[in-house]
Amino acid sequence: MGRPKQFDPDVAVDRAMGVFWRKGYAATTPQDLVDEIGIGKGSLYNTFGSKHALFERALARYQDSQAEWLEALLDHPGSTKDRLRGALEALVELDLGDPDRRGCMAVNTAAESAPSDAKTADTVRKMFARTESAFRATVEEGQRAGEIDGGRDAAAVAAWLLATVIGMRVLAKTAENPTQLRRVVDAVMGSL
Amino acid sequence: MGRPKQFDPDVAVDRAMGVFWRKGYAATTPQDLVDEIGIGKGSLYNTFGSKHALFERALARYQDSQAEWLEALLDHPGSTKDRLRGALEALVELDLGDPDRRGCMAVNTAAESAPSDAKTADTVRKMFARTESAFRATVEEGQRAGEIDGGRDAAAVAAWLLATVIGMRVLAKTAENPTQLRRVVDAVMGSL
DNA sequence: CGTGTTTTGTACCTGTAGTTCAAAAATCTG
DNA sequence: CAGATTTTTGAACTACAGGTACAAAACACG
Repeated sequence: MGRPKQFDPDVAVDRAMGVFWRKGYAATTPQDLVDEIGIGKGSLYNTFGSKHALFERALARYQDSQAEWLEALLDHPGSTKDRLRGALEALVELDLGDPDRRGCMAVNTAAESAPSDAKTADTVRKMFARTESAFRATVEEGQRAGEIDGGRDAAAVAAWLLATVIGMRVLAKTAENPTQLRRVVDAVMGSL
Repeated sequence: MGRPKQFDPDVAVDRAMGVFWRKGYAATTPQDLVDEIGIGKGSLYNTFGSKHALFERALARYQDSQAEWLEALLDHPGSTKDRLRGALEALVELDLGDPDRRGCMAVNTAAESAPSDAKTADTVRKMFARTESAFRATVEEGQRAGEIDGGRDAAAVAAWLLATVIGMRVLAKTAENPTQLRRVVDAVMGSL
């Protein structure tokens, strides 16, 4: 079957994800990628075809890991409000704890590439929709449990939570201390 | 005093702002800029020094125009809630009406450049702070008028409104129809 | 007008982005 | 082990990014 690959493409995608996440798409060079992955340029193009194709795989990988992470948080035991608060607080800690301040790769990609890259925009839209669904399920659960006002439109609340989370993750990229973000969490929970 | 400039630098900054806004910093080339501005490279570098310096001027110009726009909206006559709703709705219309889906330049810049460019991050941070102040003033006014629960922390509500607006402007870059964003506005107003 | 100053357009330069390719190297098949 | 097949290495290539150098052009001033 010919010479076997000397590296694991999945690991390569993972490392590429890290670079794209930190630097953004346009600012990432093939040299950055091969340096980080530890393979030659030939291998990179032989395996992935192009910078853009590798980016798409990296973005898909991000989608899987992050969505599952958030959904797991929302699936914790406890009241729905506690779970929502826990998820928001975990996000804050995650973003502020990152020395590179990468924020959310989906958000970064939406800002940078969505207007000029329809396929990528579609991927990001799906990621947002998935997060929104997770919020909506939690909100509806809270309504059934009587924790959240049943008169509110769960779809609207979910969309609003999504927007809030996206905004927080942008703010995390410039925030100098945690107070601003903690305030947002408090205000959100106070509004539910 | 030598030969006078054949173009207005302020107009040039304005056009440069449009390019950076649409394409982002890294994806914008000097050629893009001279094409859009309609001057030669010599003039561009003679006047502005570097791509990055021009970007900073463009970003500063954006700050002025957008902040004033929003502050004017919030200064309209009417109840505070009406003004807040009006401002949010105007933002939605603005973003969805833009065929290029540029979103907010400050948000885009935060996502793309903040982690790698401290000076730019600082500019964006100031822009966010200014918007947050405008929201805070409006919220406090609403509390004095009895329209908004006086027991709530105005600073927290303002931070939360800021995060929500930022999130909406990101969502606008991928949204296919207005319903998602209109829902966010409804949910926000329903939570005040 | 002649001189000095600033702008302008063009040409040019260096480095790198993004990709391709030839040849060597590693494995499988028989 | 010979040959087929595939991967790796890393040099090579084209185009352009980002910026500089410079001479000609346009103006102000005496």
